[in-house]
Amino acid sequence: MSPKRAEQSPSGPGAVWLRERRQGTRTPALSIERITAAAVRILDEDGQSGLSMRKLADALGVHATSLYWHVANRDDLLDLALDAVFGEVEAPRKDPGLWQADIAAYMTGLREALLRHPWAGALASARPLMGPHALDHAESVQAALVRAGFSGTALTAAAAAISNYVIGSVAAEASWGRHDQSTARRALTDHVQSAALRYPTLAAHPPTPYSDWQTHFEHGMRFLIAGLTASAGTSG
Amino acid sequence: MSPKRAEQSPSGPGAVWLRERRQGTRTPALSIERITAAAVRILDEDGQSGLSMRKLADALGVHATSLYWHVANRDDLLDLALDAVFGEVEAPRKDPGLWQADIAAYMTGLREALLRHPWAGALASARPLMGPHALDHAESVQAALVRAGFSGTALTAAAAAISNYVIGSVAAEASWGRHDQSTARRALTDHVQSAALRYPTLAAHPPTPYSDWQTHFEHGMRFLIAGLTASAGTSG
DNA sequence: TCCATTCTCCTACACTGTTTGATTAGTCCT
DNA sequence: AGGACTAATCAAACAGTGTAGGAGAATGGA
Repeated sequence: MSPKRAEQSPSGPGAVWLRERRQGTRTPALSIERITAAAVRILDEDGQSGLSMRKLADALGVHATSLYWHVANRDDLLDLALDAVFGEVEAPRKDPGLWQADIAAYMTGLREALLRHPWAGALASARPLMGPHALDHAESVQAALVRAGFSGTALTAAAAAISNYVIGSVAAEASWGRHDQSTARRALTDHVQSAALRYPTLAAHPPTPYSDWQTHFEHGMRFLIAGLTASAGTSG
Repeated sequence: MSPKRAEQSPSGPGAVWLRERRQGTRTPALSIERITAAAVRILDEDGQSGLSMRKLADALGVHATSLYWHVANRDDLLDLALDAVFGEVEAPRKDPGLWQADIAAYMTGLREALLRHPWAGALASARPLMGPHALDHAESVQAALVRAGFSGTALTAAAAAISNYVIGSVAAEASWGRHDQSTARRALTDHVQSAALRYPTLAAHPPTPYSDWQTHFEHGMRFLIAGLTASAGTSG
């Protein structure tokens, strides 16, 4: 890795999508779309650390350095791939219903899309979300919240809470799922049981099977939406 | 003579803390504590990608491969450093008060500790939390929730929601904070404004300054706790 | 003393992201 | 038609990465 590279900093004046797209007359072998699609495929198969410029270039029948014409660096690649996942979420209908239902539908839809790509949760936690699809999400969520009566700081806070909860949950679920369940987790629960003095509550109330992530997610989602409902309209 | 200690190499099944600690008679130059402390220091200074085995070894006055006696790989290092950050959170008092207040205090305390180390949020999202300090947290949170009347699935879900919300928020805040505010973010808001047709709500309700993360966090926290309060005791 | 064990060091490998400059291939202007 | 221009790809090289395998030194017990 090159020395002194600022951590995760886009090299241009902004994110990938805000930079002018390089295109000319010649029909190119590469395009941002093809690159993004291939990156997603590799990420799905080999995970975040399995995506290298050379491997990606190979998959595209091209040499590694050619990618740098379309993309500033590896981080750009990750941004593009992540926003592509956001693009998988079905757009909320323009004909909106009860705002609580819309929010809930959005949250479960986003969760499912992110879970389809196990690398996406950690990435969404680690990088700011400013791709076009992510902005579409923000737009529709805020629209629903405005309908609910939110405004000002409470509006921003509510939108952030929704997004953060979903992404945090998915990241946690994916990170646990990446680990071997039969060994690591068993070792952990055994440890908790044998240290019941230190963890009395954990030992007395063993967590319901972690495999039931969806139930937990929906539970927490209901907690959050209930809280939002209680303070809708009373904001400033 | 080939050493037959291959079976007790630190790359056993499970997380670092569950593996037997290698220690002998000789007073070692290295220890997990020293390694962890140095790792945290480097992470604080140079971020996650700035922590390399060689740099860490240098900081400890030792050669890179020596680290592998105490630690299986780089991921172990990150796990240790992350749990050290969790250890910075002041333990909730044993003499508990209103459970809502205890939960709120825990959440803000955890947030502050994680924010002190900008790399921690992304890491906590990406890796399962099973270090001793993380377990201490889980224990005290669940204890408060049990007092509140939660049990079974709702208990697990509530604990997960709390943790996921805090970690998700901190990760988002840290990821935005890592980026240059005066260029990238301005480019983004300009983009939203110029595309007001596509983002009518975002353009009409521009987010309150992102710099006010704490207010947003506390807002969302109140949403969540309100929701928890509403369904406390009504669980199965 | 000898041995066994714990720990540190040395060498080496395959691989990484990225920079610099050369080389192609197509379009536009004359 | 022939240059000029430029977009796009390629080639070579650099500095650095995580980590495996084994050699060597330091210590304690027998």
